[in-house]
Parts: sequence; C-alpha cells; structure tokens
Amino acid sequence: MSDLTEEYQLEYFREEGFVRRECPDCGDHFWTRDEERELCGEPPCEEYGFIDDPGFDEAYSLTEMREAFLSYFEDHGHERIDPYPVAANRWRDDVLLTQASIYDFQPLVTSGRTPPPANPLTVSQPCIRMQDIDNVGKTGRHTMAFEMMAHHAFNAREDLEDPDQYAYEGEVYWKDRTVELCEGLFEDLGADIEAITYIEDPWVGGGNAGPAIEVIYKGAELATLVFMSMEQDPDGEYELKDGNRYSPMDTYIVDTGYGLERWTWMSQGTPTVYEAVYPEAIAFLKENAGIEHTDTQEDLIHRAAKLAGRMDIDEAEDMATARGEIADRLDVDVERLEALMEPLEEIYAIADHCRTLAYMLGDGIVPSNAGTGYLARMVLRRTKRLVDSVGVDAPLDELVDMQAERLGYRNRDTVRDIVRTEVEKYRETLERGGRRVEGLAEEYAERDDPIPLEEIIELYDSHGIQPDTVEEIAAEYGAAVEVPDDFYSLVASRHGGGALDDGSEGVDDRVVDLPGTEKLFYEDQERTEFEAVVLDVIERPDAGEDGGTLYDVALDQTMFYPEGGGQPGDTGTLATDDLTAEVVDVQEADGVVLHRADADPGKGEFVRGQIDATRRRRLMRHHTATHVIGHAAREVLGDHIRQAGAQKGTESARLDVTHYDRIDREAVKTIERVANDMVRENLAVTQEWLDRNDAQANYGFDLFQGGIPAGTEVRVVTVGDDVQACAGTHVGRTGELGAVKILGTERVQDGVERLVFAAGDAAITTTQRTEDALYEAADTLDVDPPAVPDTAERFFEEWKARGKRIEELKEQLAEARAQGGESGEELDLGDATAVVQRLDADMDELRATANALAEEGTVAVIGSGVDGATFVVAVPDGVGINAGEVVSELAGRVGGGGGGPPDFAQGGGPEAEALDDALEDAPDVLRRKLEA
RNA sequence: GGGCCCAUAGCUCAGCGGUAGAGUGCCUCCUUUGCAAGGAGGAUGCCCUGGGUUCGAAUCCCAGUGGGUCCA
Repeated sequence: MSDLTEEYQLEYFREEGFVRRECPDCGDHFWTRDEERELCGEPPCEEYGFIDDPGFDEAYSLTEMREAFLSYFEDHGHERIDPYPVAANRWRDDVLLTQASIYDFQPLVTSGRTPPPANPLTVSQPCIRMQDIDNVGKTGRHTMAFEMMAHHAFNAREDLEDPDQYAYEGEVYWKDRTVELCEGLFEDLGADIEAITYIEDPWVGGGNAGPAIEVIYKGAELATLVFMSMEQDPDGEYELKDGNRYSPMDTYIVDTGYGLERWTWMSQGTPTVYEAVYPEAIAFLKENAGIEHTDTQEDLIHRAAKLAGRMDIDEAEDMATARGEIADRLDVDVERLEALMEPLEEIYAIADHCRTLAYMLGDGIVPSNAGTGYLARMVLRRTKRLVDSVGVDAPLDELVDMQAERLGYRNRDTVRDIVRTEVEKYRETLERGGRRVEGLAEEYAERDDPIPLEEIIELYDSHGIQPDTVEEIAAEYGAAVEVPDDFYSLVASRHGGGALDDGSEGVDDRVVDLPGTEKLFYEDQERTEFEAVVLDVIERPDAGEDGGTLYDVALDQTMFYPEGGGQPGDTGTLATDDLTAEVVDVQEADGVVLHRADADPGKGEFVRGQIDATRRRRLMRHHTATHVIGHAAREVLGDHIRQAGAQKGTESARLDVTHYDRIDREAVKTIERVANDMVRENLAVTQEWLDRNDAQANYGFDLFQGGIPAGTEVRVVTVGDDVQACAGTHVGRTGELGAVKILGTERVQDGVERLVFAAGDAAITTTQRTEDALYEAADTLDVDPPAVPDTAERFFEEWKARGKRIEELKEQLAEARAQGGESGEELDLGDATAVVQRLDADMDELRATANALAEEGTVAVIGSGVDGATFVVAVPDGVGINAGEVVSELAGRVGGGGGGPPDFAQGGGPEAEALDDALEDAPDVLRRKLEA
C-alpha cells in the first residue's frame, strides 16, 4: 500500500527551492519558500494576518477581483467561459445546487464522454452552499452564496491503446504548471510569495480522489488545487482517508477553486468578508434599520470581529458560549456585546441571503415545496425573518432586486414578482399558524399545562411554524413550552428514511455485445415501412398482459421509435414469410433498440417492419405541439417557464412547467391563442445535429428542457423561435398540427403547473367530447347551450329553496300531528303518557314528529317502513326512560341497531316486515325501561 | 421523489358515528348617536367530489380535487 506522499514531490517546488515541513501543531505537511517557517499557516495554528493589513498591493472590489483573475488566466492560455446556472439539477440529477466549479463538468465531461467547452478553461462560477447557513453573518467569513473562480484542464493519458474512447486527448498541463500559475497570480497581485504555504491535503469525493493542495496566505485558505486522477477500486493500490481503495484513471483533471470573496477580502483587509463584498448593500441596510455607532462602539465591533474570525463556530456548537468567550477576551459585558453585534450579524446575513436569492431566482428557480424550489423558499423565509427582526422596512423584493441588478440579471421583473408572491404566501402561513398557536396556547394555559412536544413538532412539520415563534406567542398567554436541543432531529426522525428503489433494470449481457441499432426514423420521419435483419432475440422473463411470452427483438436498423423524452415507443408489426409478430412496446438499452414482440421471428431472419402510422403521426403531432405550447407558455407567463416533465399520448399530451402561481383561465386562453398563431404561421420544424458546445454557446442552457444528453453532438429541433435539444420525432411544419387545444391545467406540486392539451384530430375529438357534454346538459335543461350556466344556477337556487321549504312544511306537519287527534293511541305509563305510532316517512319527518310530541310532554315512539325499518324515540324532560336503550331494543328486532342520547334516539334495521310486531311490543318495552 | 396536515355559514374556526354549532360579519328593531358602542330578534350550509362500511356518516375507510407544510 502506498500513500500519496510521492505525488507532492513537484519539479516546480524543487526548482524554486521550496522546503517540505511538518506543522508541529496540526501535523500537516506543507511546502514553503521560507526556510524559517515552522507552522502551516492555517487557522487555528495561526491567526488571520490580513485584517487591517491587506495582503495585496491594491484593494479590489468583487467585480475587479473577478476580472483580474479571469484575465490573468486568459493571458496564460485559458479560454474564459460563461458560468453555469446555480441550479445544478438542470444538468445532473444527483445534486440540487451548484457547489463548485467542477459541478459544471460532472458527470459527462469528467468521465470523458463529452468534450469540455474549452481546454484549458477559466470560469468564475456562482455557487450556493446551504450547509453554512447558520454561520452566515456570525463568523465573519461564511457566505452562502459565493463565486468559485477556477481554472480547469482535462487530460487523458497519452499511452492509451484507444485514445478515441474519450472526448479529449493528451495532457494539457498537470501539477507543476497548476502551482506555477497559482503562484503567478499571487505575484501579479503583489502578494508576498514567501508567506504562502502549500499544505498537502489529499482529496476524496463522489467516487473520485487525488492529491490536493491547500494554498494558505496570511492565515486564509485562498485556493484549493485538486488533482483528480483516481477512482474507487477495491483492488486499487492507494488507500485514502475515507478508508476506500483507489486506482489511477485514464483521465486526470485539474480542478481548482479560488474563493472570489476571500480574495476580495484579502485585498481590502476589512474586519469581515461581508464589508468587502457588499459595501453598498450593508450601508443601505444599516441606514434603513437606523443603526449608528459611536466611535467606542465602532472600535469594539472591530476588535470583536477579529476574534469572531478566529472562533470555529462549527465546533463551538453553542453560539452563546462562543459569544461569552469573546466578551471575556474583550473584557465587556456579554449582553452589551450581543446587543451591539446581533443587528450587524443579521444585516450581514441579509445581504448574503439576498444575493443567494438573486442567483436562485435569476437562474429560474421557482419557489416550491420540493427540490431546489424548496431551498429557495427556505432562504426567502429566513431572510424575511431577519429583515423583520432587525427592523429593515424596505420590501424584500427591492433588496433582492438590488443584488439581481448588480449581478446583471435581465429577468428582474419576474424575480420581483416571485419574491412578492412568496412573501405574501409566507405572511398567510404565519397568520394561519399564529391563530393555531394562539388557540393551543389558550387551551394549555387554562389547564396550566405546558404545550406538549408532540404539538410543537406537529406545528413545525405540518404547518411550518418555527418553535421560537410558538414560544413567543405562548408566552403572551402564559403557556410554557419546552423545546429540546435535538428538536430538528426529532422532526427528521418523523420522516422515516424510505428505501431508495433504483430503477435501473440492468442491461442484459447479450444486449451489451450487440452493435447499436441504426435509427431510420431520423432520416425520414414519414416512412412507416422498412426491412431489417434480426440480430438477436431475447426471451423476456415476464409475460405479456394476456400471459403470452414476449420477445425482445434486436434489428440491424429500425423505423420503430423507442420510448424516450416523454414519447412512447411505436407499435406495429415485424413480418417474415412465415409469421407476423405484433410489436407492443419499444425500448432502447445501450444504443440497441429492443422491439418487444409477441412472437419470435428467428435470429438471422429478414423481417419487414411496419409501424402503426396513425398512432405515430399522433405522437409526432403531440411532440411538436409540446414544443409549441412550451414556447407559447414562456411568451405569455415569462422566461422562468421551463419544462419540468412531459408525456405524449395519442389522445392528449401533457407538459409540466415551472411557474410560481396557478395558470388562470385567461392565461390559458392566451397561451392557446399564441400556440395556434404558431400553427397558422405554418412554421418549418427543422432538426439537425450540432456540436454541443457550439449549440450551448448559441442558445444557452435553455436548450436543454428535457435533460442533458451525452456526446459530442446534440440533436436540435427548431420550431420558429423555439430551439430545443430533443431526440423525438416531429412533423415537418406546424400547420400539420391543425389546431392545439388546452384541455386543462392542474398543479403537480407547488411551483409546477401541468398543461394538458391535444393537437390535430385529437384536439377535434376532445373538443367534441366537451361539446357533447354541454349539449347533453342543455338538452336535459331544455335550453340552448349558451343558456346552460344561467339555467343551471337558477335550477340550483330553486332546488335549494325547495329543500328549505320542505323542511319548514315537515316541521309544521309534525306539529299539527302532535297536537291533532290522529296521533295514534295514547298510552298511560303512570308518571307519563306515551304515543306509539307507525308513520311511513323519512328520518327527518320522524324526527320532527317525535320532537313535537316530546314538546307536548309525551314520550314518542315512531316507526317507519320506508327503506327498511327505522325508529325514532323522543323522551320529554323529567321522564325516566332512556331513549337510546329503547331504540336499541326495538332496532334489534328488525335486525339492526341504534342509539343516541337519553332524550332522543334513532335506529333501525333491514327487516321491514318485523316493524309492526316491534311496535306492538313497544309499550312493554317502555314500561320495563321505566321501572328499571 | 417521499412524509404529514387541512377542506363545515361571507370570514375565522369548533363539532369527529345519533336533530349542523360558536365568534365575527350581514338584515330588522330598540337604546343611543362619536371612533371596534350596547340590547333584542332574524336570515344564511350539496359539512369539497365520488365510492365503501353502517339501521344511521360532516364524523370511519378508499380514491380524486383543491390548499398548506416538512424532509431529501
């Protein structure tokens, strides 16, 4: 077994006269030009040495520093590329947010399947790390949003037998050049390169690993140089810090990260990073919140900030303890320090959070209850709480907009609209929650009990109310609340970890060995017949719907479109001279199209393929219509509209789009109109294979609506102004759609709306179905279709009025019966009288009659033979008979049951024929109950 | 992607197998006529939709629709 020590013996270090040392404090090995140096230079071994003593020649703003970095690397042979969105889930499904520049190139570029946009390249990539959220503002150095400046080089081993297997070849540069470039940058900025230390710190992550170097200057880690060159391998020769074994890869990648904010901070030497990065925002917020400091206070803040930078808040779990220690060192009162620092910390956090929101919303993330949208919602709500707590009265959308403007976003109106909508939603949630808590607090305060933990968890988990909010409100009502320290892990335990089902079917070995199928459907989308050779037939382990055996037939070429991109696979037939096999489904695995058929045409046979042309045409129309609808929706609702999913069928299709509000009827009609304008213009639908990096550079990230495909080339489908990477089949011109009809919308989740629509003959069919329903309703009401709404309303109103009238009449009837003589025979029970009567009416009438009798002071036993046998028994006040018991006994005789309160009960059973017998026994039952 | 919660009068909600309720708003009258006035009376419900269980469902079960919320 070997470790990575050898990997750090750089030619560059030798030539430049570096020495390798071991830090006596932390034990790390590092390289330095300074022979006298003992410590590694990284906190906590050493302190920040740049506060009030900047490490570069000049002070740089964020923008200036970014430009200095990018142009330095441009001057040294790197191509500058545009940053990617912060929503990393737009090109990979394993993460939500972009947390490092290398995320831009995972997994397709790093694995060598897709070429990088340039090589070598430099980028300043906006990143968001939610992990640090609690530290933001407090430590002086943590930010949630940051830009990772980077230079990357993608190398492939030069001694490979088959260099073509990767999308890039040969070595661009490796470790020596990387360190040299890094040091050159320091020199350019006027740093004292003698003071830089390079700490050996092997990197492991996501199945890859390699040597890495932390670059420390004046106590701050300014860069990390990662040399990704190994992959996890049980038989690998290197065992690394995660306990796994690794072996070298064919590709090796220079992955660097330079924190833009830290470099800017270093150049200014301000007490905290925030003052260096957001000077305008902080000045604005301070003024708005009315925060002013005397010179002595200012001095104290300055001294406290320096100490805050030294504290490792991650380890000092408890903020209060950390604060206490700082107060001790400064020899001031903790309360005084806290009163001074807390508003400032909140303002720092607000500035950072607003920038985070600007990135998220500007890049098209729509707040939601799921995915990245949920993270955006969390940040927004947290920010709103901070803004309220510190007393800033500027609307949140304005604060976010300030950052969006600075970052150069163009969709600022939409961003503001989203923020306003979200703030309003949050307000409603708080209001709802507040009422709920008040109710609970009152209840428990009355009983003098503390509000149980279960309730607190329920309030948070189901209603989104923070425990401290509950405490606040509860205190007003004098109710106690106990929130344990591990509250949030208790909540987490409520969400039992569901087992991940990995949907990967596992590709059959025989399929892997087959050559990729030639896809004829891209060459001519109108053709429906073809001839092919059967390369292999694999019997499916699972039977078809009717129990018959199914076979996966692989051909050398095919017209059958395999399921993909929301378009179902084609159906049709494969015929030899001897038999015709029905193709019920078509899938693709590893480049091989598998025709799932109900018969085995025989390996090596010639087959004539015929696809179901009508079905295919409908699917094609719906696929093109999906692009048209998506484009129309974006035009009508805004640029944040993106595809969140799609499914095409023969009768209709659906497109899920990201949107922060319900799509109302008016918007639906407008989208429908715009879509049909596109149809009437009869736009050409073109399909071409383009170099992916060119296409991405031309059309931007919005090109990829339905996921990111691998490869050097992408298939691009253009419909008018709409351009998308798409592998599906399409009609030639939009005119072939005939008409597009939106059938409805539904909310899939918060922030995602589903548009259901139909095109062509399907649009006609579905519209006719809706019309049929209307005509039928009109026919029933005996009016013309346009009169249906008014008539329906009138009928409904009348129906309700009639119901009320009937109620009234039943009451009157009941009273008349009770007072009139027809109320059966009276029965003397001694203390009271009773009436036993059969009255074939519904339950309402029975109840009314029994009540009326009871009000007259008579015990009432009424039985009905309508719909089985039912009884109602009413007992006046002061009579010692339990109505429930009487009913229970009577109902038992008709095969049922019953019950109710002692003064009024009802019941019944299915045996109507036993009703009269039961009523005859009723007087006996009453007497017995009275005696009991 | 998963979990949990909710749907009842115009509004806010209670009721959780046995005659649909409260507060507020609304209408009428009285007392008054100043800042959330007081008193008396009254009207207002497909208890979200569809199935099921039951003698009986607003109430229990299942599905759907609409909303809320937490987690990854």
